[in-house]
Amino acid sequence: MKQKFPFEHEIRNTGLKVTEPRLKILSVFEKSKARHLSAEDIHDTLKAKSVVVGMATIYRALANFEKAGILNKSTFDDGRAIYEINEGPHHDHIVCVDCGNVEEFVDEEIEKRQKKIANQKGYSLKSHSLVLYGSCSECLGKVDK
Amino acid sequence: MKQKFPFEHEIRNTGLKVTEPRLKILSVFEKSKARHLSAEDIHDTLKAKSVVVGMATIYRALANFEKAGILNKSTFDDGRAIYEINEGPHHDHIVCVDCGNVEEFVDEEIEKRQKKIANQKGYSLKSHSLVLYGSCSECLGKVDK
DNA sequence: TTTATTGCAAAACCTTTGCATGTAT
DNA sequence: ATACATGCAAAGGTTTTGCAATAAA
Repeated sequence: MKQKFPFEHEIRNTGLKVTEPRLKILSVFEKSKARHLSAEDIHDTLKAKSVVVGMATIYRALANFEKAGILNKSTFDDGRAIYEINEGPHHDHIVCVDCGNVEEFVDEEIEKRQKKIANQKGYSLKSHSLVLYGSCSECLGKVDK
Repeated sequence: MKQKFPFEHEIRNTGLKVTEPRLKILSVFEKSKARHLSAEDIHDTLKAKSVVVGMATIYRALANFEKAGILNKSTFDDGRAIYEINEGPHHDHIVCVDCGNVEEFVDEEIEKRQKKIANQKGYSLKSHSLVLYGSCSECLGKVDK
């Protein structure tokens, strides 16, 4: 197969087979304006381009990519689950409860204290989830609230 | 109705009617060893005492109690949603990924930095969710891992 | 060829909702 | 009496799974 996609390496390196649906799914992350995408988002985006990939395949691919470290998954309190490409430093999210917009932030001090707390409690820390919920400046400016 | 339960006041104060199912549900929190309970946990605990309350009623009651500030809800990455009595200072959770145990912790520094981050980004912070995931000391001690 | 992947439909979950019945106020 | 709460069963939304067909290695 010709080396058309930069993601081909990454998929192959994980031991997964390089398939059309998998490449299409990753291409959505590459080309999409939004960095944080749900399974549904991916399905809809592809469908808009007349690329039909079954939801089951999308869920399976996302799970595989997460396990392989290509994607990161985050779950929000409203049940939304979003994926993003795993690149750059670790970060957490701040979500607008009005418009649903997602932004990222990094705070080393919070990271440090999390590790400290886990240690104090005798836990081997595997991961964490930190999400801030609030109204973004744009939504705060609107009268109809 | 006789003043058998301390929760009667609380329910009445919220404007909700004081009903048998609601009292039973809150009594589970009062009497249960575990502080963090799912809808299912409550259902099962009551059923074990031959108190049958429909799941729909439990879900509706928990939602009402949360809105009224009697309970707090937390959602974990694995989809579990747990409720706990809203008392004492705000706290976050650390969850054992092996046995599912839930513990609480408080860290003022993290709280402060969250507010700062939200402000910097122009958000009006409404709430946050912080969950640490790891293996607890008890599970770390087991060989079969 | 051999083994993994896909797509579909069915099932599994968890949670919510409509509606008739029952209950607190 | 009146408004609210309950229970059941049905429906929702999201994610998972079994299985035969298909494609990558």
